Amino acid sequence: MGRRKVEIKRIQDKNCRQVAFCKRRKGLLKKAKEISVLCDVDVAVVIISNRGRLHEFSSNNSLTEILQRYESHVEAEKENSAEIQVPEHSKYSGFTTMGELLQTTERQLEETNDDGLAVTDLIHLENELQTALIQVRSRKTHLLLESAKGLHEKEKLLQEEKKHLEDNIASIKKNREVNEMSTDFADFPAPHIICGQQRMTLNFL
Amino acid sequence: MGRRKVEIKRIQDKNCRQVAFCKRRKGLLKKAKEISVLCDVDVAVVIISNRGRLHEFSSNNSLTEILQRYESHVEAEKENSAEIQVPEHSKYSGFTTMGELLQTTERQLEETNDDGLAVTDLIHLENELQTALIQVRSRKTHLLLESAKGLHEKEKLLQEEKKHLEDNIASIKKNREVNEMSTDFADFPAPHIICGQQRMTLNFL
DNA sequence: CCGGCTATATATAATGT
DNA sequence: TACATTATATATAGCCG
Repeated sequence: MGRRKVEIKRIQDKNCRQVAFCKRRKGLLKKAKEISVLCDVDVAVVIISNRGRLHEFSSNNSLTEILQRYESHVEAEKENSAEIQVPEHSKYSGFTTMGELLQTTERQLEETNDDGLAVTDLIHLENELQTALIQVRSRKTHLLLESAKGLHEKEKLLQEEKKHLEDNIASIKKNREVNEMSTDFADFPAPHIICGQQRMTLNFL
Repeated sequence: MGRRKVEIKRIQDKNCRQVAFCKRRKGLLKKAKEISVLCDVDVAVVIISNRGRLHEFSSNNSLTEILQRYESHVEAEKENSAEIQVPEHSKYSGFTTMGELLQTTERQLEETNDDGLAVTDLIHLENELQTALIQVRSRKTHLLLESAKGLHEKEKLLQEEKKHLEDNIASIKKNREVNEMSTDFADFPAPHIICGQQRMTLNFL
């Protein structure tokens, strides 16, 4: 898909790998969005780079919900094939990363051994962390509030709809009562009125 | 990407949508596999078709593990494992967690610190601030998720209630229709037709 | 409904800035 | 370093059997 064909195996050059990751990540997330819209399906994509950074897409905005549905699927299949699941996830699962971290740390210490550059860099690092924390928190809050807002609106709509349906039932029942009491149908409720009421109800769709 | 450009919106024709789903699903899973191999990252893709069928890809064999890592990213339940995204441009963006980053920071400070404790104290303060932030965020996230969950349940309940009311209306209408037909009012402006239309309309509720 | 075909739209590897 | 461009590889929409 580029100037030349590339084999599908780990890209050796670190820089190329990172660039490819950025491009393909963008592409993958775009495709996920497209299929979710075009085909009206729920899609969740989670990407965790080897440096531990998270990227995600989910078609509705609650990835958790999709994952719960996934879990229920898995549970259902588990019942068929009674496999014993060994909990892979332990507090030691990040051991390799820790090793890398120590290596990186040592390297940085060697490089900045003589002057006070390390401290300056680390203070800068602190600032970046703070900013990142604020940004991430803000964004998540925003998303959750949006979601909650949407649900509140939905609830309100449904409440109104319910009320109209109840009114509808009440009036129908009342009309029927009147009908049954009269021997001639002279005062049969004009059907167009009922129609009107129901159209009103339909406005809430 | 085909004979003609297609807008990214729900495909109306059911058959076309299903065909597109099959093709694009295959493509999406292939791309997920490619990026995971080429760029050496963990990728999880979950697709749930609107017919409830599940399709998935995960780079390592345990999607559950990736999802757990995702959970730990999002929920940040444990203070020490709170994983926060670091800005892409940072030269320190090689660390898995904010906690690890801060640990590293502290270690580097200790090992390079010849002149006073001010910076160390400040870093410690940063740490405390961050711990507080993480705790508050975690609790807020929890509360919001709880709230959203409750609203979802409320919505479901209302939907069911609505359905009952609709059924109620339908049966009332039907009964009245039967009554009217048995009373032999041939010249009355055929109410049953109107009723029929109304039932039809109500199906869309 | 499925799988293959082909023209075309997209994605992206390499390159340029 | 990152972003824009370009040439090419891929993905896929509409068809056909």
